[in-house]
Amino acid sequence: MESLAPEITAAWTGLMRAAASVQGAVEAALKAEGLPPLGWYDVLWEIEQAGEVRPFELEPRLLLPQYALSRLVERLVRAGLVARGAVEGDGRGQVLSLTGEGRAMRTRIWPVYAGALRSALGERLTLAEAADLARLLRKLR
Amino acid sequence: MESLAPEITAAWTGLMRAAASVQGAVEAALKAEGLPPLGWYDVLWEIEQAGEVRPFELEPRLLLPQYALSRLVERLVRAGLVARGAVEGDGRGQVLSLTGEGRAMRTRIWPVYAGALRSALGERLTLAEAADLARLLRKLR
DNA sequence: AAAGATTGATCAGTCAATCTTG
DNA sequence: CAAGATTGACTGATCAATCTTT
Repeated sequence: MESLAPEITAAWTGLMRAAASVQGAVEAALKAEGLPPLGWYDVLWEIEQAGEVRPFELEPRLLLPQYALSRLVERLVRAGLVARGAVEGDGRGQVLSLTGEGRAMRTRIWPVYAGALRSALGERLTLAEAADLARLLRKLR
Repeated sequence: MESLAPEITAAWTGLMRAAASVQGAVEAALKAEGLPPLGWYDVLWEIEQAGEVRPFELEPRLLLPQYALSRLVERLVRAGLVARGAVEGDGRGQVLSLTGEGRAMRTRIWPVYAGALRSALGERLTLAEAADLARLLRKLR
């Protein structure tokens, strides 16, 4: 049985548990306020930043495969938060933009999201520790 | 718009991306060898450690709700890796144990699992960094 | 054929309701 | 009623196949 340094296994289990715990806390906070899940926020945010975006540009930023983004956008459109438009000069594609409701929802979600991150991270780490953690995590991508 | 220290948001995005990246690498390695997903390994390992276990004892260790464990165990039983037995003195419960196939599968999975962790973590962090990372992550549970 | 995107089928996760025994 | 566990119904994720346009 090939073995692994205990520091490595501790980092591995720590990573899995911390990610589940923090993400769970954020999702729970959103749900408690009757807000949509985290994934929705990410998409709304990216579209708002860009103004108008093509779905394939979002894929690498959100780390989602094409079909997952397609279905996620479908839900956002059905919920009236995102609008799909035609693209001039390329009949295959489409362009995404936020509706007024979409902007309003993004704005409603943010304080809840930020509050949850503050409890889950901000209150448990000093800023120096958070920066250190971010530095170490960046090595794992 | 309440704001969040950039160190905190960097730690948050780092945590989500690192977890997805490392877990994705491990799952991909298992799939490439035709092996079952990570969740199966965790259950097999816990049962092997214990010899015999009651499902409700596994829940807190695996951080799974009752129904999720129930369905996961169902798949493992159907795959012939786990056996369910009756519990004497308590007709409600059951006791789980590994079959020979279950032990063999756990043994087959481990080197692939360990190898993936070595590439994803061991080759990217010194032991001191891994220990430091684990220490910081433990504060987030 | 390749790029952008969607869809059908299937499988896994989730919630509430249920069942059985204590 | 509480504890241990399962189930039905629904939602979400996944893979391969498909469709349309370039």
